[in-house]
Amino acid sequence: MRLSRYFLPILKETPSEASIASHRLMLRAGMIRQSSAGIYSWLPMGFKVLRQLENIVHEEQIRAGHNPMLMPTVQSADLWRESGRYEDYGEEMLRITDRHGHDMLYGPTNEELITDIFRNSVQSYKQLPLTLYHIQWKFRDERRPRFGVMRGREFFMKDGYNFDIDKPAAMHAYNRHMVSYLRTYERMGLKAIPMRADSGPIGGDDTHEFLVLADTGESEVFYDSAILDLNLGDRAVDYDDWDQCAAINTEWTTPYARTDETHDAAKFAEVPEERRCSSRGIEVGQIFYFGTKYSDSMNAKVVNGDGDLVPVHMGSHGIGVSRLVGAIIEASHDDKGIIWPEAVTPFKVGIVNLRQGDEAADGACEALYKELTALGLEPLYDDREERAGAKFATMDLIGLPWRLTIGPRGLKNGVVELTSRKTGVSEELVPAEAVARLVEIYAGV
RNA sequence: CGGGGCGUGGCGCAGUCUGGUAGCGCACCUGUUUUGGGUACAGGGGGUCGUGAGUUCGAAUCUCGCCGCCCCGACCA
Repeated sequence: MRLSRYFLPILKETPSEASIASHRLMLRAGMIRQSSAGIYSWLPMGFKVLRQLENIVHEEQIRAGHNPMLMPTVQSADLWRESGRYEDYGEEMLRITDRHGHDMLYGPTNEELITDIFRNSVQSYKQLPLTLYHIQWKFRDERRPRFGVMRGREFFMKDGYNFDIDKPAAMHAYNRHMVSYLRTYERMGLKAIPMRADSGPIGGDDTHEFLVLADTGESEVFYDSAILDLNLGDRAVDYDDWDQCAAINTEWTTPYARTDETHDAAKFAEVPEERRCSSRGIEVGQIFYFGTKYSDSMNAKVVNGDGDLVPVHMGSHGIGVSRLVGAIIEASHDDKGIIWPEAVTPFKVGIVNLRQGDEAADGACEALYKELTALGLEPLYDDREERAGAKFATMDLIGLPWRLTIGPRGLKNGVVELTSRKTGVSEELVPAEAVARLVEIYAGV
């Protein structure tokens, strides 16, 4: 993409409404614009990141054997009356009346809808296990939206639901989600720690939240630093292997890690003192097992092997995709701007032409732009008639992990400069070497 | 929802107390200049001052209502 043709309305000054880093930087980098309180438009670069996160979530869900689908944003109140949550959910639910006077709502979650779909189409244990999910916009009418996309009213979220014949099978679904979520966050370049949590309004027994450590997190968290060393890496996972999934679940849930809601000071004291950590965390996902709560109230039953009609065991699982954009920035930025992890960056490399209009510089930039594009390395070429300083400041702000700097001075010696946004370290390379380095860097992403 | 604050060109703000018909910086346009970390100079375009009513010869400014947004708290993915 050529910056001269890209809609990237960057702001030199900080808009007064933004108080935390991710919100400030998303506005300044031209990723989002506020539409009303807690509701945002996603401009091209923000949208690109959002889509990439969505893709990673899809890939990992499908890898775990789950079924993608899409449910509507607007739901009928009738289903919610059936589960009893129409009254329970309270003011956070945006209620709408259609022209016929029917009570509708903008969905904050989809347990009722999915259970209705399930019960109408599944009658036998032979159709289980089943996990359905979708990635869709949700709405919760927060009393006080804040922190940009981290706590908006409208948000983009993956939510999934598993249906199993009994508790052991449902617990395997739980473990499977634990593993697939760990993988998902790892791929995004994030360290997300599963922590024992409260079940909140969704209800249920077993639940873990996934938290990204960041100073601006909304929750206080306590953990054994040993958990930071755990890594899924590229180990082979068989999602149908109950024992393996259970073992990984145990591996990650054994070290102490809890939010302030479930914190147990006595248990925490058993952790060796030098490994006892507390900080702030941003919740980016949660998994639940809630048994037959919805299948009982909504009559979602199947026939088991003995011919008995039994309620299915369910769980639900969520990843806050739009919130993740903010969380990643909170976890990865400096005073100049964003620092994107390679896996989620909107463009893989920025090309800075230091002397627009100079024949040698223009030619070298064009050639590299075309070559990188052909290799799928998605460059963003700053071809504006701007001074070097302005181009550097823009690149630093939008946070592309690598920058190719090209100007007459270097070209005289046949070199261009490749700079890491994260470390600031530059190396001078001939263009072909620079391309080879980028290919190598992105090969593993 | 309790407490506090703010709405003035795209953005950041001054002007409001003490009414006289709108200003600064950035951004934008034109020209010259400059060119490896947000160049400099000159010229230029753009605002019914959130909204409605009232007071007044005259309202960004005073009064009342309404709307919107932000911050702290309680709450929440």
